[in-house]
Amino acid sequence: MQSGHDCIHCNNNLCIHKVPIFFGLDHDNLLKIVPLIKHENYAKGDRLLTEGDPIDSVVILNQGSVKAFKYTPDGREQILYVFSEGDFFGEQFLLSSQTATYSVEALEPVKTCMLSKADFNKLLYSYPEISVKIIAELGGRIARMENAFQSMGIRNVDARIAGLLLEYSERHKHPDSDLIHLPLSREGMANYLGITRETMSRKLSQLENDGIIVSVNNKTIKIKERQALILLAGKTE
Amino acid sequence: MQSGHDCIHCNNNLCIHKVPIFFGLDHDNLLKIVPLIKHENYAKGDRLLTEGDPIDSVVILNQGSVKAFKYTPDGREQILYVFSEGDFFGEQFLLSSQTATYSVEALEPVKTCMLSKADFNKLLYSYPEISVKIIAELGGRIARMENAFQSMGIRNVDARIAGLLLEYSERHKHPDSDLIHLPLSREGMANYLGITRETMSRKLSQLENDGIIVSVNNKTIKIKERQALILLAGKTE
DNA sequence: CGGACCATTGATAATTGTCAAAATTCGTGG
DNA sequence: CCACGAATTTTGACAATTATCAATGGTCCG
Repeated sequence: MQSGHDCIHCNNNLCIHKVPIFFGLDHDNLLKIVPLIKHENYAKGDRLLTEGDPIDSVVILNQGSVKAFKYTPDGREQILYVFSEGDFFGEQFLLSSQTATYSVEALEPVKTCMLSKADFNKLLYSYPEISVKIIAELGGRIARMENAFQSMGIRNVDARIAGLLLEYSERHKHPDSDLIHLPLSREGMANYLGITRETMSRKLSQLENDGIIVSVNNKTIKIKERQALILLAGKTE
Repeated sequence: MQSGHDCIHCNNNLCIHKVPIFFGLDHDNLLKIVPLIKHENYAKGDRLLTEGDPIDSVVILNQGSVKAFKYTPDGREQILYVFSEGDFFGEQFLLSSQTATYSVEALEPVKTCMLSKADFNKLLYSYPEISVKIIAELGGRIARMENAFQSMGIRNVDARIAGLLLEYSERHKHPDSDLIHLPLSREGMANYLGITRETMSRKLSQLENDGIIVSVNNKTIKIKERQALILLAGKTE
C-alpha cells in the first residue's frame, strides 16, 4: 500500500487537485502545500465573506456552491458570480485592495479550503509558474465578466433569460437527461439579471406555455426546445 | 548634458513611464525594454483591434483614447471600457485565450506603444515583480468591471446616468472649473449603459431642465448641482 | 402537519423603446 | 473666417415592456 499518504492527501485535501492554479506542480511540491491549508464548513445561508471585510486568505470551494454579490444603492442584491466546486475567490484582493469588494453566501452546505495570504504570497515567489496560472485565470474571469456585462446590456429581457438558461444548461447539466439544475432561486436569477422576481416568474411561465421548457421543481427545469432558446437568446426585438 | 539618452528615452517612449506595470524597474532595466517597443498612430475611427482577431502584442496608450466594445446579438455595440493615456490592453489575451474578446476603436487621434507577446513573456520571466504588478492590475480591473456590472443591474436609469456622470467628473475633470469632458458621444454613453440614445438624450435634457447640469457642447457638460447627482445615483425608485 | 419561505398571477402605473421628423453641432474646404 | 453638408442630437407621439402593489397558491423541511 505505497499509496497510503496519497489517500490521506486525496481524502482531506481534494481542493488542491481541483484548482487550476496548482496544476503542473509536481507531487512533492503539492505535499508541501497540503499542511498550509485550513478547512471550514458552512451551512446554507451562512456568510463566508462580507463586502468591506479585510481578507486574509484565498478560499477554494471543495464542495457546494456560493453566490457572490454586492448591494445596490437601493439595498437590492446584485449577484456577480455563482461559484461551485473547484472555483476559488479572494485572490484578487490579496494583491490589490485589501478589503472584499463583494459578499459571499452559501447556497447549500459548503466545504472550503483556505490558504492564508502570507502562505499564498510565499507560494507565488517559490513557484513562479503559479503566477502565470493566476494571470491566466484572472484573464479568463475578466472575459467571463465582460460577457456577463454585455448580456446585461441586451435590452431584450427574454434574450437575457434564454442566455442564462443556456449557460446553466452547460454548466449544471444533469448526467443523462436534459434537466438543468438551477443554482439560484427565481429571485436569485432575477437579482443576477437585474429584473424583478415577478418578471422572472412571468417569463418562465411564458416559456413553459410556449412548450420551450418544463418546470420540474423550484430548482430544476427541463429544456424541451433548445433550438428555440438559442433563437431567443439572439433575438433583436 | 549627461541626460542625452534620457531625453530621447522620454520623448519617444513615454509610454514606459506611464504604465504601472513598469514602475519599480530601475533605469537600466527600463533602457533594456525601450528597444523592444514598436509605435503606431491611428486616426479617429480607426480600428486597433477586432473581436476574434489573433493577438500578438500588448498595446499601451501613449496619447488619445479608445473604446473597447462587443457586438450584442442584435448588432448593437456594447461598450465595455474607455481606455485613455497610460491604460493598456491585450495582456489578458496573451496568457489565456488567443483571440481578442472585444474590438477597440480610436475615439480621437491615438498613439500607441506595443510590446510583442514573445518579448512580454520574456519580461515576465526576467522580472518576476512585473507578474505581481500585473496580477494587481488585473485584480483592479476585475473590481472595476464588477462595479460596472453592478451599476448595470440598477433598474433605475436616472441613477445609472447620474453615476456615469459622476464617474466621468472624477476621471475627466477639467483643470480649473467643474466642466466635464465626456469621452463618449450620447450614443456611446447609451451603448455603455444599455439604453437607447433617445433615452440618454431625454434624460440629459431633463437634468438640464432641473438645473443640475448645463450642456456646453456635445462633449462637455458642467455640473451645477453635484449633490443632486449624488442623490440621484443612490436613488431607489 | 404546520409554518415559513418561495413562487405565481392579476391589475395598474410608470418607464423606456420605436419610428419619424426637426434642430443642432461639427468638420472641412473654399 | 464663413458656409455647407454630413453626422449627431433632440423632440414628439405612440406602443411595448417592465415595475409595483396586492393577493393567492405552492413547496420544502422540520
